[in-house]
Order: sequence, then structure tokens, then C-alpha cells
Amino acid sequence: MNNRKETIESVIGHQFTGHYKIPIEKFFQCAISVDCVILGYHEQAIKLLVIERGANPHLGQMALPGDLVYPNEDVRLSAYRVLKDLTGIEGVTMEQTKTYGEVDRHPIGRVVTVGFYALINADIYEPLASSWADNVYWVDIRSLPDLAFDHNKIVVDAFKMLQESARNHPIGFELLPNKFTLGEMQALYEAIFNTKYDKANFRKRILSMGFLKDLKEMQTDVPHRPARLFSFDMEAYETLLAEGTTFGL
Amino acid sequence: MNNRKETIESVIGHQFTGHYKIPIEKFFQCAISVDCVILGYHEQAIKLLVIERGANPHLGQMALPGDLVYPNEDVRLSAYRVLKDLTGIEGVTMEQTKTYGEVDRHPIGRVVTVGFYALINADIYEPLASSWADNVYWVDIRSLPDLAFDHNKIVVDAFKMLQESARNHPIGFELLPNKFTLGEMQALYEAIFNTKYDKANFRKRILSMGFLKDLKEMQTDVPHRPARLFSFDMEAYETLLAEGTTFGL
DNA sequence: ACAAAAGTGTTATCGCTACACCCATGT
DNA sequence: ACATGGGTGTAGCGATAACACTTTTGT
Repeated sequence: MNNRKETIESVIGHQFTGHYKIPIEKFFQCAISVDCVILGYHEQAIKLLVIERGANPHLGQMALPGDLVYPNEDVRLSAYRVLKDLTGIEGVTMEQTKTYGEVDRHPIGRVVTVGFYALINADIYEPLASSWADNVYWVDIRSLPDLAFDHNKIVVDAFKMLQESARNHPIGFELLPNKFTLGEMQALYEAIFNTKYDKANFRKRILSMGFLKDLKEMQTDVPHRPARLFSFDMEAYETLLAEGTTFGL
Repeated sequence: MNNRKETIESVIGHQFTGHYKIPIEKFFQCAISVDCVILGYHEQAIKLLVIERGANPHLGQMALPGDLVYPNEDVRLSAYRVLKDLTGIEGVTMEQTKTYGEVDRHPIGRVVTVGFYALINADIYEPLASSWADNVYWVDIRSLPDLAFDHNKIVVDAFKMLQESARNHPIGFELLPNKFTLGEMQALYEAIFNTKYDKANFRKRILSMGFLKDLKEMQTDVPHRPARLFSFDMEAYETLLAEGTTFGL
């Protein structure tokens, strides 16, 4: 089933290649890769997960976790495989961002890369280095280092998608711990949009949306009045979505 | 520069391939294709541009305009080339949608396809058949035929992106004639979101956004009171954008 | 005269903004 | 006592929704 020559000749015949000016085989010389933009929230800032490359090209340089897709591997599944292999992270959900198909973007040949991104709680997932990646780091999104290949562009595009997404969906739960305070949530949104919100109005807006569950628990050991703890009420959220509710900003 | 073997051995050496369990050559056996979701607005309905395939596989079936990307061709530029070759359409701006990388999505081998979409004014662009495509048609988005490959899924994904986009941007000018009435514009938005809007309120909202230019012209030969004609004031729009104005719904 | 769609004005309500104020905790 | 962030109430403004009404054309 993976013998391309046989497939072309026996199943399709010559009709398929009729309009091409070069042999059909020439088209089948590309590679596919995946690159993962993993964003976390830690210490009041949005962080990006990068690896230090343990292989050429760009040996030693910072890069997104990414690798070539195996010949018989689904592209989406490949992204999960690569992320786990390079950083140990699994169990997150990634969304596709964009695909980068410039001819000379990769030095070893024609490699088209598909971007994926995910938001994770930086406290829960402790990324680990692998033999492949010499090291794994969180870096502040506001001061990115020079990344390998066109990875800086990939990150910028993904971050724009995060902002767009955050405008219409109650994102951010993925970035927060399971139990969080409204203050933490507000700080997160302020980091995403690089603005300040009025405390009273922010709480009213968020609470009125109805997908926060009051855990009836309080912070402890804080040098100020303890804050109430909340969690994301997935059930309530699904119900609201089904009713067609929309979540602006 | 396109000799992959030479590149691997002379420029990179063996370091790159170190961690792979199969020869690096096996990775470079994929093909890339592009598929174009072209949406137009005609007779109160959103229409999709489809071709009747003039080649195998799926000879004779309806499909999106799409084709394989040439070995040394930029993926984005390929989409424009393919659209022009198959339908004669040029001069539009396409955006990337998603990429489809399931292993068995194409019968002749591993073909990963990148989706693009554009909105065009169906009255201006008269699509033409080519030797490749036996015919080109507009079909109503609400009653799509069975398309070749996974093209139905690609269309659905692209249409969702159109809706998301229309929620935050004054889309629709691309879909309307240069001169249009507010009634036409309202009908378009009602088609996109499949709802009804109050006439008075719709006009107030749209006009207050400030990017419509009153052409001081009127409809003629209509069996009712002639409507005022408007056009999109690109200049005003850019100014508003620069000021950070946002355009909700 | 009538149908059909353009176009306008009014009111009541909702949501948001700004801002002022009080509360509970650790040092 | 005070610094720090949590938490609440309200008054005013502006946008929106609902609806009724007038206008201008072709038939």
C-alpha cells in the first residue's frame, strides 16, 4: 500500500499524469515536518517551550520542538509523537496553526512544516530533555531568542492565533492551575492582551459568563486577604456553548 | 541546490540523521498539493467554486480546484498558479486554512494538502474551464455535492473560518459588487450567519462603523423605492484599524 | 391603489465603565 | 499600624433591540 510506483501504474494508469510536464515521481520528493508551539503561563508572563537542538542543522541553537514526519505517519499524530519524544509532554491537545512551504526554508531539502500549538499549565508539565534535544527551556514570549529555521515567524503567527482565540473563547483555563483565583486569571488575560483591566468589571464579566465553579476554598499563607478559589466548570461551559452563547473578550 | 543527496552528505554530514531509525531518504517521498476554497455570493446565497475533474483519480467528480505543488515551487504561490490554471481566476488574495495530512487521503501516494481560501465577487470573475478541469461551476454552499478526496471536510473547515473572520472583520466587501446597497449587505450577512437582522439596527450599526462611502447614487429600475449605493472606503477603514478600532459582528 | 423594499425615529433596557469604598491577612 | 491585594456597590453613559412609521418606486 505504500508502494507508490505500483499504485500509479496498476490502479490509476496513465490518465493521472496526463497534464504534467515532468514525471510524476518528481513530485514525490518532499518531506513533511511538524513544529510545536507550546505556550505556558508562569510568573506573570507567557512562556514558550524551546529545545536546544542536539542535531544538525542548527546544532545547539534554540528551536521549537519539531521533527520530520515518518513516511506512514499521520501529520497530527506525528506532532504528538514528536512533542513527547523531545520534551516528555503528553496528554495535551494541540491545534493546527499554519503551514510553511517556502522552497528554501530548510537546508537539507524540500521540507514543508505544519505548525501546531497548545496551551499548558507550566506547573504541571515538567518538560524533560531527551537524547535528541539537549535541553528544554521556558522562555519569555516577550524576549524570544533567535530560533532555528523560520521558527520565530511560526511563533509569532501562533501567538496571534492565541489572541484571536482568546477573544472569542474562554481560553486560559489550560494555562492556569486547576484551582485559581480571579486575580490570577485577570493577570493572565492582561499578559495575553498586554493591557490592564478594571478589577471590579473584570470579575463581573467573567463571573456572569457562568462557567466558573466556586470551590468554596480560600488561599492560605498569602500576605493579604485570602482569595476565593475557582475552577473551570467544563459541564456548564458545554451547556452554554450548546445554547449558542458567545464569549466576547 | 535541489540535489538532496549531495546536500545531505556534503553540507550536513551524518549528524543530522543520527537519531532516525530509517534512512533519511525515506522521509523525502511525500508530495504536497494545494486546494482552493473559493467562495462567492450570488443570488442571496454563498456559493462555492468547484471543478469537474478531467483526470484521475476521481475523473468526472466535482472537486476543489487543486493540484500538486511543483518541486521548486513555493506552496502559497502554487495555490495562485493552480487557481489560475484551472479556473482563469487571478488577482485575488487567498489565505491559508488548514493542512490535511492523513496517510491515506490520496490514492496515489502520500500527498499532504494545504488549503487556501478566498472570497470573490461572483459577478466580476467569470471562471473558465481549462483542459485540466472539464468544467467549472458555482454550487450553493448549503447543498454541496459529494466532492472528491476529503474536499467536503476542507470546505466545511474553511467556511467556519469565514464565519470566525466575519465576526471580527468587515468582511463581505470582497463578496459584494463595488457598488452595493445596505439591503444587499444585510442579506449577505444573513446568509453567512444564517440569521435575520432588524433592518433599522443593522444600518445604524454598519453606518456607525464609518467605513462605508456614500456614493450619492441610486439604484434604477427596481420595482420599489431605489436604494442608496455605497462602496467600501478602504482608506477610512485603514485609518480606523490603525487607531485600534475593533469591528464586532 | 398596491406591493415591496428603502429609510427613519422613539423608547426601554442592558451592559459596560469609572470610581469609590470596605475587607482580611501577614509583617 | 500599614501595605497588599481581595471583593462590592453604584451612578451614568452608550450601545442595542423592538417596533412603528414614513417614503419612493414599478405595476
